[in-house]
Amino acid sequence: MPTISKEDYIKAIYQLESYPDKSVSTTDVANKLEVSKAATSEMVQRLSEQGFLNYEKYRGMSLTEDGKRTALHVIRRHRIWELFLVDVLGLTWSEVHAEAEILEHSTSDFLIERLDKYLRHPKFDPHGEPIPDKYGNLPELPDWVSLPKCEVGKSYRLVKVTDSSKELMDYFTEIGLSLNKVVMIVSRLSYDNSTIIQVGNDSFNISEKIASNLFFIEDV
Amino acid sequence: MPTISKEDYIKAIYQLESYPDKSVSTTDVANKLEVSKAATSEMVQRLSEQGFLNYEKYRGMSLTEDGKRTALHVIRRHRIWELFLVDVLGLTWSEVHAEAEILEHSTSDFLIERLDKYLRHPKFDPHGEPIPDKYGNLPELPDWVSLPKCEVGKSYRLVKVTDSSKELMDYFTEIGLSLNKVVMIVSRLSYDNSTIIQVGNDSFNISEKIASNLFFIEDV
DNA sequence: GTTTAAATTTAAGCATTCCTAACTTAAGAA
DNA sequence: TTCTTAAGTTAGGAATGCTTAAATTTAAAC
Ligand SMILES: [Mn+2]
Ligand SMILES: [Mn+2]
Ligand SMILES: [Mn+2]
Ligand SMILES: [Mn+2]
Repeated sequence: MPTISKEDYIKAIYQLESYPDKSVSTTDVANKLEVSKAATSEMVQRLSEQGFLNYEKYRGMSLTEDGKRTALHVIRRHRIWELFLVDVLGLTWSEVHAEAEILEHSTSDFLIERLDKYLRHPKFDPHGEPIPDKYGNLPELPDWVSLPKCEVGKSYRLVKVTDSSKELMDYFTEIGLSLNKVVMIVSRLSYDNSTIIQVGNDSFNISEKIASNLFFIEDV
Repeated sequence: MPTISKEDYIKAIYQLESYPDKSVSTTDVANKLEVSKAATSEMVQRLSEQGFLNYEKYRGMSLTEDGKRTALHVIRRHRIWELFLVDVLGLTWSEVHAEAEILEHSTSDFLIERLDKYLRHPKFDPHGEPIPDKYGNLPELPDWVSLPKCEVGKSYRLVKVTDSSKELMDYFTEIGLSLNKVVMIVSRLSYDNSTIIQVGNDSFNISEKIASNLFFIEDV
């Protein structure tokens, strides 16, 4: 059984691997977890010895099957807890990530299956992220597009939000964004590639950096 | 903030202190937590330096006010989780202790107050143990008697069960014992101080050791 | 093709938590 | 009161997980 730290490293590497055409570097992991590169380098070597990673010194890393399985196991617990906290306890979507970040390491398989059953085997968490099933299979995913790539003039439905910043989540709530909300792409400023969207009767200019945390599908 | 280990030591010492006329020894703590006496001795010295315990070498220990507050804080989280798991998720009273033993260290004050509110500020956990409120105050306790001290011929109502052994909890369930169940004390064998109780239509001989885990109040 | 800078690893050190083995103290028995 | 032993502490060592500083390697610039 991996420790809490190891689970967090493995999960971080899994998430970094999801970016296409880029192998995962020590620096990437160190930045994501906010630890030193030295600590990361050591941990990566340990995880590699223990069979969670393929790793060649100075060359970057990739998860083994075992590593992927472990990552999906942690992610499953994280997302089930988030959904549970929102749907049952009534926490907001901006409050749950920090709690889940801890609970994901403190939940037995037995308990997580009970939570899963209670929630009727949900497929997505409160931010629209897919929940792996107990075998590690992800549900089929809609073909989402990040906001900076949405076309001006079209309407889109919000299906996923990156949840790592509470501040950002609160901002999204404030401007009326929630999952499945339909918005209109009013325009895009070539000056800074920001996007102006209309939510209900109000319009907002969303910077490219912020916009990259919002994922939509075209509204039919 | 104490670490998980420290919280477990402090909680163990609190619970050992509840036995009257006995000061808490290194051995007591080591046995309870199933670690070596050496590890306990070291930890006790650290906790003493940090103000959680009064401690004189070779002389035993007692919690400071700070230590008691910390212990009650952990116990609150433990018992609220146990009740939540039973009342909301439908786990049995024998399944929850092990889960709570971990969750008690992974729950923010924010979350525990939400759970508490959801449960309508409960006063007792599924084993009849009192839940400290957020200020550390325990509810008023009934004057319970352990089974070996119950008088033959009288009827008693079960109000508290020691929950540390799953095996024992399952046995209690099997013979029909649950909280608030009324039982009749049929007899006591002087040979081994075991007690014969009647639960519904069945009678059972309960050894003194097992009986000391059951607490009753006289049924009026 | 060198040179240089960035990325990465190694080294040295610290804190925590545990272990076994050796030693010390306290307390009861003789 | 001395002896014996149980209880408790210290010593030495290991694993984890983190830090900063010093090497080392790679890759990009010239
Ligand atoms: Mn999350
Ligand atoms: Mn985490
Ligand atoms: Mn318990
Ligand atoms: Mn615990």
